Amino acid sequence: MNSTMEDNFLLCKGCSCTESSIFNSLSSEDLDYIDKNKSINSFKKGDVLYREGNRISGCYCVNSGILKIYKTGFDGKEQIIAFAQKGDITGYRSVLSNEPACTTAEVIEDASICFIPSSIMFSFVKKNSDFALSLMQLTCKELNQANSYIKDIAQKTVRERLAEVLIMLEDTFGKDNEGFLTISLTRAELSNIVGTATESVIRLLSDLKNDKIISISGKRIKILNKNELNKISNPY
Amino acid sequence: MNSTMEDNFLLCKGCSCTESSIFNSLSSEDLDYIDKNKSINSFKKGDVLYREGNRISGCYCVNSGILKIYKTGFDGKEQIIAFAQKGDITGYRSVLSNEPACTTAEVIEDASICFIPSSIMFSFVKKNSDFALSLMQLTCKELNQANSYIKDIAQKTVRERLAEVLIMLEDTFGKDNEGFLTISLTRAELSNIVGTATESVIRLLSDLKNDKIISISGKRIKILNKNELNKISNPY
DNA sequence: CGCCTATTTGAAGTTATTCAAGACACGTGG
DNA sequence: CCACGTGTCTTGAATAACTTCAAATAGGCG
Repeated sequence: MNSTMEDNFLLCKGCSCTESSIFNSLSSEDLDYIDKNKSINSFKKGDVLYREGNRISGCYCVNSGILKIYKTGFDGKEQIIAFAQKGDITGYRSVLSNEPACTTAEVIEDASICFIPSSIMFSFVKKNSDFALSLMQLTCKELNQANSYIKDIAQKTVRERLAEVLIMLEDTFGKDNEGFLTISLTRAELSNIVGTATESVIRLLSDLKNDKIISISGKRIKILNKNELNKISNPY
Repeated sequence: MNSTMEDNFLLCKGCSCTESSIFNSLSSEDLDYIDKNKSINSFKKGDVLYREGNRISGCYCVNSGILKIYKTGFDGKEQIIAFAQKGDITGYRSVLSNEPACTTAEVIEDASICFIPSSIMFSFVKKNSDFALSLMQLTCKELNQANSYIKDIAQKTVRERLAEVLIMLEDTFGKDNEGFLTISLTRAELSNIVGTATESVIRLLSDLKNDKIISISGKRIKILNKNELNKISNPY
């Protein structure tokens, strides 16, 4: 799959690069309409699309790059709730509910992102019930994931959750040709997903390395024994 | 507000007992249509409406009584995700996504509950965009709550979460004329909300009692100093 | 090279869990 | 009415898991 300029244009036109994209339920004319009303912007690592508590006037569709979506606790510690990559949409919750953003969206890998104004989202929800249903199903899916994660964070040990997160990162973002996780996260970010202290993540990664379950090269991580990692994550 | 038979009928007709009910966006005819197609059933404490992993053919609207909604972890430990009381609707996620239930719904206070078949939900989503939007907003709200709870469970101590849960229980279910929490939960259930061991909840409740922040009479709990409880829950 | 930040390690301390045992409450049957 | 059983609640003690603080090391970048 060779990405050309044209591909990128088509991709962004409806952000319909994945089968699960909610924009798949829109007609070609609808997509054209979005295309005329959206804007495309480039963002650099560290840029913030929207911050928790701020009002936003539309939602964002990721064309390329990666975002981290997080909530901020007291003393500023962030809890990463989700990531958004190519084809994912974010900010729609605040748009639909007309409420301030409940999370912060920050770029962790340089990104190209479409902005779709609220009015368009609302008009499509109103006139296209399939689109509305897709959007609902997307929300439901995220809700299920959130609930599962509540259970895991409440019941699993840090070690178990770390194993789970590593698997999720490989499944979601893939690995490069050397087998290392594609996504590049700091230890602090990793700890902000798992919900623990940075030092704990470091120690546990080190343990996993000693057990030959992963290998570490600088900040890059390679999963050597996914099966074992799965067992750690799900110790039935 | 004196509840009469007629009130109860009207209540259940559209389950529109709360301002936030999604059924408020339906017309009188639509409500009539639901009324003809729904069924009303009584349930006893301990009854299970649906179990995690099972397919369900409609959603449930609580007329009276209380449900606990939970996920089950390995070794069978349950994590309570939410409660449903008068006016709340549950099971709609599985209906909309046409997937097996991702939680179990169990009665913890004798309940009267309407069952609304999937087909009706879908037909209203299709033909009434306001209804669809209401449903989406409800899902979004639950998603926000779930994300907040992930943050809390990851970052707060058990003591802080217990304080938070006690406040939530009073705010959600109210207190009786003596000031005790209306909802009756076992210590085990309390621990399954907070996400900790039963013994930990017992010890921390005992601490709160010694600090005169709550009082305990058997399994009944009274919040004496809500302000202080809030401070514990939010130690900025 | 030098600075800054991220990572790693150690040691001490805290928090929470686990296991075991006993107390209490409630309902049932004698 | 009491004895009994069952389940919930409580307490104690030992242990395990995790955090915190401090300090050292390694990497990246101007």
